[in-house]
Amino acid sequence: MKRSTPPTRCDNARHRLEKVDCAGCVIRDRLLFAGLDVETDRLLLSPIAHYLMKPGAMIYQEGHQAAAVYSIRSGSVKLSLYSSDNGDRIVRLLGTGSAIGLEALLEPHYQHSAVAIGPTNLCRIPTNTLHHLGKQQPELYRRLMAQWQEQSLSADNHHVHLTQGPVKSRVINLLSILESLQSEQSATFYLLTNQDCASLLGISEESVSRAMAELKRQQVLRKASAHRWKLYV
Amino acid sequence: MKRSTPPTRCDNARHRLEKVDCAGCVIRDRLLFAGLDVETDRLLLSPIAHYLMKPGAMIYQEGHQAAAVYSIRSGSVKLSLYSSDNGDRIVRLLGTGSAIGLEALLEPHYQHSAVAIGPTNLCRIPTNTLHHLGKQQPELYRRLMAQWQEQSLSADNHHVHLTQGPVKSRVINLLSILESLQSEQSATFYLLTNQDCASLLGISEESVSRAMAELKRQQVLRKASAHRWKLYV
DNA sequence: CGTCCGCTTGAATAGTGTCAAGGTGGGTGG
DNA sequence: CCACCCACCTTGACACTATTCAAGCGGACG
Repeated sequence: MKRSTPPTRCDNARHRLEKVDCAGCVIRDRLLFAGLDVETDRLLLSPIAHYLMKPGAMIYQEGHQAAAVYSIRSGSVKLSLYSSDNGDRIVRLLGTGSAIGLEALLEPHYQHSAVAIGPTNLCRIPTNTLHHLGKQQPELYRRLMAQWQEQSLSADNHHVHLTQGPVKSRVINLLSILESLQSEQSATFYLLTNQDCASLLGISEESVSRAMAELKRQQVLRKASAHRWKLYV
Repeated sequence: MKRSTPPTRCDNARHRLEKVDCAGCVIRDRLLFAGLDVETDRLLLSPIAHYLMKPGAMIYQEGHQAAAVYSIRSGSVKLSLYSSDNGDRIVRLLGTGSAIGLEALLEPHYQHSAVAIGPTNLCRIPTNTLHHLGKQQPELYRRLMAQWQEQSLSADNHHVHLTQGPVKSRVINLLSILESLQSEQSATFYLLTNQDCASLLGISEESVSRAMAELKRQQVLRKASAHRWKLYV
């Protein structure tokens, strides 16, 4: 079954900010350029754009031309893979500090679709810029490899905690992952749709709903504000 | 539950071959050094050892000092992650052409345990060698990144096909993955233990046994030789 | 104000997990 | 060389969990 509603188009939900100041970025030490000599590379960095994505906004789409890597300044993102039998299936969740779309450095097309979960703040870095920077500062390659490494490991950990055991514990594990990815505003977080949870956990949508319902009844999961939830261990 | 039998110790089951000739390697174009100027680097490459691992032999262990990357010349390898609640859980399967233990380039300890599934033929490449080579031939970095990229994607695909749907189809998907990883000798392959399959698929060992039994009854899975099996779609 | 999408809930059913009891084969030590 | 042992696999019966199908609800948005 295909997803009935396509995710919001990029253009509708992305908002470009005019002021970009990588050197002064608050979380620079967690991002791709951490520790690199950015000051001397203002010209190179100028093509970097800074976007605010609304929840549900698509960042890039599987199979489309890949000309940029994105670095998440805040918020969280889901990566999904299309398979003919199942439609889109979420394969990874990423948060602040992660770089997404790294395949743009190696291949012509994106291999996942990336969609913002909550409001998400990110930088778009054209691959050209990265290639140039890389020639001047090979340390960048190490950082890129570290990104892949870190993401593989977190994917493995998700696999371990989300794909085994009874539904209820999988759902709790998923919620704590969401909490940790978005841990900026007092541990509140945006939820995925039940459909998305089901796809991640490999279970049915109704089972997710039932598990969530029980967690709410037990007050383990409570609404913190309009779209934000909080977990009480 | 902890695995009761520790995997065979390295020393018992690994056999070092004396003759190493990377330049003449039959599958050089699928391995890490493909296309690199290896001829002029004989000195650098000399520390590369070549091993034959018996089925079940441990290649490296999670948490141990990481001083080398391994490149799989033939055979297949399982990577597992330890978690306190479950003991070892398999998170990835890799075959000919893949490089394992890449984390050695970035971190002091291995993050997985790696165990040979069938007889496995591999090269051990000290990280020093890679770092030196990398300085001279930055193309190597691209290859390394491509390895990570490729492995992430295959991990994602495994996740999609092994963690959803009824047990029987998951088992079949797992078998075809094993088949494709070891596709050298007329599409026959070594099986994982039921325990390992169960851990990969997130189901119980008995369910694996039952599914396998049915596949054998239906002649979808047949024994080809002592330890080798073959799949008849 | 109405429609649509996603969420919730129920009841019946099929699928899995669990527990328990044997079977099998390879490896070890007497 | 044989017998034992241990790990691994198999099978059955049963309880229980999760899926499925179906109906109704609620909020978001035009």
